[in-house]
Amino acid sequence: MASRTRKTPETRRAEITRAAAHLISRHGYNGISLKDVADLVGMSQPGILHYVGSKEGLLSLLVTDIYDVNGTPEEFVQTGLPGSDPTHPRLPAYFDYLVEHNAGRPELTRLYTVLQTEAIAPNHPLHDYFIRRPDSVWEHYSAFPWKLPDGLEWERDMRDYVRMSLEVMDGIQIRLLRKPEIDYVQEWRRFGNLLFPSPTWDDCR
Amino acid sequence: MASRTRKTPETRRAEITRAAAHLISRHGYNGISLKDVADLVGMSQPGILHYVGSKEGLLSLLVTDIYDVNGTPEEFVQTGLPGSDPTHPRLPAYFDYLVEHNAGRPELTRLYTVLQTEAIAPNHPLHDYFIRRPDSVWEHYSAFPWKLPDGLEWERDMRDYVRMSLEVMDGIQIRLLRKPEIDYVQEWRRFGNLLFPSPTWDDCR
DNA sequence: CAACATATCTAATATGCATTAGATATTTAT
DNA sequence: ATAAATATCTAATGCATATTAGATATGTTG
Repeated sequence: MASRTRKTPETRRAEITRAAAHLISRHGYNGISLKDVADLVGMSQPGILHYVGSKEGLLSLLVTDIYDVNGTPEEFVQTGLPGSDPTHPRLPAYFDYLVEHNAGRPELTRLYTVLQTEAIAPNHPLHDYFIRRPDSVWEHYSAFPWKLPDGLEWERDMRDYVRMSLEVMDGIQIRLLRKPEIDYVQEWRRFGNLLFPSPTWDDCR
Repeated sequence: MASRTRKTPETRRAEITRAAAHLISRHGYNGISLKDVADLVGMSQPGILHYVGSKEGLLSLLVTDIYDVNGTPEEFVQTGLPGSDPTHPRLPAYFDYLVEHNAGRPELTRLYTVLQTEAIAPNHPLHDYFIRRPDSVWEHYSAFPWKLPDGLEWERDMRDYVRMSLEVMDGIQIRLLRKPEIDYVQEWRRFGNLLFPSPTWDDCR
């Protein structure tokens, strides 16, 4: 019989989210069972439920993780990186930051990509969350005083840029699912150069 | 008791693939049961199995469907469309054709996008199929005498263009999952113009 | 060291599901 | 109209799973 090891709720929760992220980012929410998570953590199925309440509760844990961790503009304007001046932050610089951020968290990025697709099912626990996402992201971004090239205005002109940039990231991330060894940052830069070309954007990148 | 209606195998198979495509393109393979398909078709679970043999057999049916239908370069060079001259086909014109083709089959396109993501799970029935896909697509394309701008060569220069184009399509298709009403063709054109810009590509689009 | 709180387990329950076996109805050909 | 072929069904099987109930062990605090 396995020796019963008891750990603090914090470490256990961390172990569980870690294991769940690993499994779900590969198999999707529908592709795993609580038993799979339990086995990977090294405890029993009800042991997991003690922490997450239900299978859906497991997802909630992950989402808050994703949400907290995802490189936000708030985070960016505090980095002091080029283009991160809080009074005139620059969108291309932020996107570079975002991509580097996600490239450094491949597991969470995988998870996000997998869940985003799985969640188009109307009965998926995260359906509403992901449906709202593009709009809420736009609103979120809109709160920042981005510096734009002369003649371009946020509300009028930047919806396309933002939407296309996020589409590109999604596309690259799909490719990343199959070939994790490809260089996300480098691939993104190719598109960044197309989307924000010289000389228009030279001062705003 | 339901009146037993008997139809020809052809129509039944068509009904089944149609129902399965509808359901799987929304819920994924792991998200549906044979019962769901059976209910939608209006027959019993074993009735479905009579035709598909097993749940995996259902997928095989769909894949051949996807495969046959997907707008290939072969198809394109027979259309007589601008840029489709079989001795000098043009890549941007083909991509436009491909996107229009897929835009006209939204259900199969959804299906493809959903399955592609779900199939990163190593134990997914379509795992190998989708892992091989990028390479086999490249080889497939390589068999055609594409007309390229001066100075560009297929093997040396076009891998990036092809890969990036397909990444963009994947990205747009993810967005399409959530907002089916957006215009795939129009969104693709924005990227096409960036990827194949004037004046370099003027004669080869 | 005693007692409490709780993390973890084993066992049980109920449900959903893919698949199989065998019966029945419907079509088609003679 | 009868018979063969087969499409379709009902019923049964067995497995995986989420969840619950109740027992037990472990850490912590006084």
